[in-house]
Amino acid sequence: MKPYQINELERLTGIKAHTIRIWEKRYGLITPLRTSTNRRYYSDDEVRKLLNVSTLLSKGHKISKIACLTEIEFTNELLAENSLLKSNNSYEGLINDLLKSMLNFDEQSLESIFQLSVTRHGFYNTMLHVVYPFLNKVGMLWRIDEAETAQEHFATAVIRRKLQAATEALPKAINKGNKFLLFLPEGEWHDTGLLFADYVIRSKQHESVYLGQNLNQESLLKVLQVVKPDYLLLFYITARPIEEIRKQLLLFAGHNEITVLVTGTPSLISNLDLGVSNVVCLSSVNDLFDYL
Amino acid sequence: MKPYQINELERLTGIKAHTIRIWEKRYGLITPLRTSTNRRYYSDDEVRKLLNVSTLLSKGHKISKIACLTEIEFTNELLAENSLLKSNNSYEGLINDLLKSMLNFDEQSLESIFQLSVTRHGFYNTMLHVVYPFLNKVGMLWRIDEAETAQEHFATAVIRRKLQAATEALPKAINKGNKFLLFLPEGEWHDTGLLFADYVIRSKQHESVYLGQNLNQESLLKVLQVVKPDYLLLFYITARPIEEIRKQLLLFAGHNEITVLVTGTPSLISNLDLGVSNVVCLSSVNDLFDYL
DNA sequence: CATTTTGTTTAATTATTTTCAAACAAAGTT
DNA sequence: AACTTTGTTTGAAAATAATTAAACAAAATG
Repeated sequence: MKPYQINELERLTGIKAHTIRIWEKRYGLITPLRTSTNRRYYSDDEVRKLLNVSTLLSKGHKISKIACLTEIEFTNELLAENSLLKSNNSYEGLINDLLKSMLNFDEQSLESIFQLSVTRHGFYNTMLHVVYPFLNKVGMLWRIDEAETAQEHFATAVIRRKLQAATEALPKAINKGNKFLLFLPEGEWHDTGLLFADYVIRSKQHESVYLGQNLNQESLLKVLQVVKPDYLLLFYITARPIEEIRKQLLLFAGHNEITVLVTGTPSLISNLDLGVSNVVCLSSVNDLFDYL
Repeated sequence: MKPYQINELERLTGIKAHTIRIWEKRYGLITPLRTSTNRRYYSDDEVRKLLNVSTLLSKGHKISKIACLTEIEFTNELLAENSLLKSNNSYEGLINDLLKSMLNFDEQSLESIFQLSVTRHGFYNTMLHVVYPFLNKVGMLWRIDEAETAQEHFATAVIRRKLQAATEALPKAINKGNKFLLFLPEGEWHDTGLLFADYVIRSKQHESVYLGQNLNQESLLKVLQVVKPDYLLLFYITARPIEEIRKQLLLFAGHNEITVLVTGTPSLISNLDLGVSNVVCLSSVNDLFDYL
């Protein structure tokens, strides 16, 4: 893996460069290697670690306490906060089975578990209560270095195929519902959730224009002049300044007759306080389902 | 659109920074705006322009001649080289219909044209002779500033859905063929072609492990220890030093019993001369089809 | 074979980023 | 109220990246 400079680390984690430095000095939290000319460089491991520190911070832990934890205690706190333990009844087994199949790149097994879940709980519940928690867990495993990027790619590819096939199989809308425009802003690459939203919207007989990942602002604004949707739906997952999000949402909301539905990482979207009536923060896809 | 510095422009186009400067000085080919402190910054328009210059160069045009062309002549040369005019018989009409639908974000129309083509020419021929040229044409329209990123996103999303639904509908392989590992290396984001390759491979009853876009080298190497495929299939589309590609391919090919199938931009993969027997360059998906 | 075209190399100047230490300020704790 | 924790600000030195001009060298052209 290519090494990151401190500024890239800031971009990836959303933690300011001088804060990263002072943590290093005061607590020795993350002690990066140096180039021959004394510049810090960080590996994937350190990105992971810092992301995890950031998570614990956002959950109310103090940096001084975090710094005192051993590696094992640290991981435990993290798992506790993300409540992977939250053994939500009958789904937990399926999720763990999916994990095992993923780690072995076993597509047949992955598919049959998925199929089993669909017959048992239906497609919607499978996505919401099995696949979603599964993907979260995969992300968490990556964060504690127990899973590879490739394994996540493999699993999401299968899931996406299922999702798109299911969407394709839906009866075509008879042009009665509202028109939704779905996209992820620049820098956002994980569109599996958005594909599920697309499925949900279409299943409720609404019209959907799906634009996918990493769409820049200017391009979107031009689209709005052509498409005239009733709703925008977008996610903010990746770390970035809240102010940037606020500005962008207000810009989108400025178009008459549009309602902006936004969801994503709670710390990014929960305390926006836009003071505008046509921006609605949803906390999950289930909220979207209810909203429709 | 955010402005690019000269180094980012180098990364995006594969043309060295000092070459970009000297072209500016000698021919005034691209005259970027400057910051208040005299640094060059480039917009999307200039990225496009430089990509196009690069294309003409690779087709044997001289930089001095290119510099003399008017904007219109320039576009004409470009279109001629990319032989969009190559009106390959009965497909041309369908392609243009798709374009029209895309520009209007008209999914219903896009779908019915696709369906028409499938019934007329079959799924495989539709992908190969309609969708592929269509996507090329879209890329070209973006290059000459006649299409938006969003329109391409919209069209590819529909096509990907069709592709994945078709793949999903294939009868499951009975574990008899070879095992393929499909992925795009770091920095490669356009996996529609790879999805089609996935479809082709599965349709020929081979086994496929699909890992998708932007997979880093280390991660892939770890996968190889678990998955043990007979074949690797990967694309290089985005500009990068040939030497980097060569090194990476040799690394992949170094694993015993593996055949590496590689395709992508002709200028990147045609003159690799690896001197290894287990790396095969394919010039198109049709080559893959024949190969299987 | 001389000339032109073209990209690379060199060297000096300026701008930006990283580094470190120390002071500062807001908030929570004792 | 004094102290602790925590992140930000300030300022100066070092490293990196961008700027220009001029010289260089390989390949194509005449």
